[in-house]
Amino acid sequence: MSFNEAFKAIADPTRRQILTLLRKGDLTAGEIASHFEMQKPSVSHHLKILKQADLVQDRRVGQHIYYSLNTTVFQDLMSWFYDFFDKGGKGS
Amino acid sequence: MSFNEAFKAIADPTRRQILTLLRKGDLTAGEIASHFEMQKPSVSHHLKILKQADLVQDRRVGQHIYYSLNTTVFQDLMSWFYDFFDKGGKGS
DNA sequence: TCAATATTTAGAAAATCATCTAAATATAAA
DNA sequence: TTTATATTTAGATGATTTTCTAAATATTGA
Repeated sequence: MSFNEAFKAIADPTRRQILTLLRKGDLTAGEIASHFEMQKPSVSHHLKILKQADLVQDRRVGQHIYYSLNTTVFQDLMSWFYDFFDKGGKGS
Repeated sequence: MSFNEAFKAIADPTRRQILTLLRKGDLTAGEIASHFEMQKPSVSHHLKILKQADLVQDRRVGQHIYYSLNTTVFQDLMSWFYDFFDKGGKGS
């Protein structure tokens, strides 16, 4: 169930860019929003979708909310791709 | 441009299932459609999106049109994921 | 407590998407 | 050439998605 959510989450270019930004280190919602033309509530919406897909985690530090990557789901998605090069298939 | 198209293409569960079916070997549009509840034109639509994303190829053999995987784009998508584990790498 | 800052939630509008039925196209077989 | 089969295209409809503005919530510091 979260597998499909994750695939949908990474289908959006803005959300992929957010994930890419977070590779360099954790960022607050405001710092993330500052990289985009769109309004903050729109970015907040994208962050919510990434969070629901378990691709990011958030933690509050005072007024700020920091976002960080959660790479465990990336592993799951990657193994789906792997199977296309493993000719023997899942069951062999 | 095709990179984003490919990510959008795999975001749909029906299309991922089509790709999974094609791992075992090439199939005609009709054979693919027979695996789903939805009508043939709907499956044809999904095949078109997979084709536009370069994830599959098609060739006509008489009345039938055979679909097959094109794994080169899978490689591109996979390397996007790889970069999340390679801290020094490049993003999108 | 009050004002400022950071962020999210609510609700709406426009765009995109998945699916359907009906019709069109392409090939094969009679 | 006519009929049957395989598949796609066209157009419509309902659902989902992206984005916006306005309002709400949470926290800090005066």
